[in-house]
Amino acid sequence: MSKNEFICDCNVIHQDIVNKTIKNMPDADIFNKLAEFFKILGDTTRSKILFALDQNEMCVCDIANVLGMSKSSISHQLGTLRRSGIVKCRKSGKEVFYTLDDNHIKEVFEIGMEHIEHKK
Amino acid sequence: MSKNEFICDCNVIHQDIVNKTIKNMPDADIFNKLAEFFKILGDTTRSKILFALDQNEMCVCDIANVLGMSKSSISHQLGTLRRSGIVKCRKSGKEVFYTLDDNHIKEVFEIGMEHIEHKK
DNA sequence: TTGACAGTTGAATATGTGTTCATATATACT
DNA sequence: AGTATATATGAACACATATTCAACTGTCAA
Repeated sequence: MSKNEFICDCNVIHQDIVNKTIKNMPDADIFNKLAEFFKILGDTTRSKILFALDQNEMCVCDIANVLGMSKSSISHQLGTLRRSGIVKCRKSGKEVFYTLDDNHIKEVFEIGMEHIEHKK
Repeated sequence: MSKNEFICDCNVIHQDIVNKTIKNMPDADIFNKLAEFFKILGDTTRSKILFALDQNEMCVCDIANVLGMSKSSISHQLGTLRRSGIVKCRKSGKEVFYTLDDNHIKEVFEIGMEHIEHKK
């Protein structure tokens, strides 16, 4: 009676590969954080914001104008990006200027672009 | 009367930067595809599947056992990954073996890991 | 051909999430 | 002080989506 019967609703086909793969899998915590990171990038509005911020430091109003969206929705998304440690901000008078706070963003975007090109 | 009044509910603060950034923004289509790609990676189950497939070609049952999940949920996710051109499959008898169909996956994962490490 | 098993798929449900709206806060200006 | 503006934020709504369940297809073996 295999231990796997309690875990999943099917028989193990290739027990050796399964065991080896299980052993190599990182902790669940790693996958949660990894998925969380990509989920942040997986939204059209946020990816536009990041692309824009990669070019210039900008305030909320600027970004809203570039994307043609409301200040409120942009501010919500910037909050999400800030809490994820992907952007940071500095206050200057009434305005709040946002910049990228992760030097991997451009890299990730480039690979994403390559994927798109490849699948075209 | 700026054109932007019709697009967004706020005044333009830095018109020059806004215009320059708008000019440099890729088409909406690009952002849709880019976000779609990252959205696929932005799920714990799918990222686990991809990590596992990066090590071995595996059938649905194998993957279900590695992740400790039902065949059905894995099959649904594999369908999503297949339709996105991220995995491909080959049939052999009753079994269907899946492999990665995008050589950028490992790269993207590594950058994601760096992000996690950096923010720790 | 009948039964067992690998895999797929559609419907249903539960949960997550993006935008809007209304409101609050903070700063600058008169 | 009072007003206007920039931004933030909570609640609500609409929509997307991950998993489960049940039913189905296709393949192998007896």
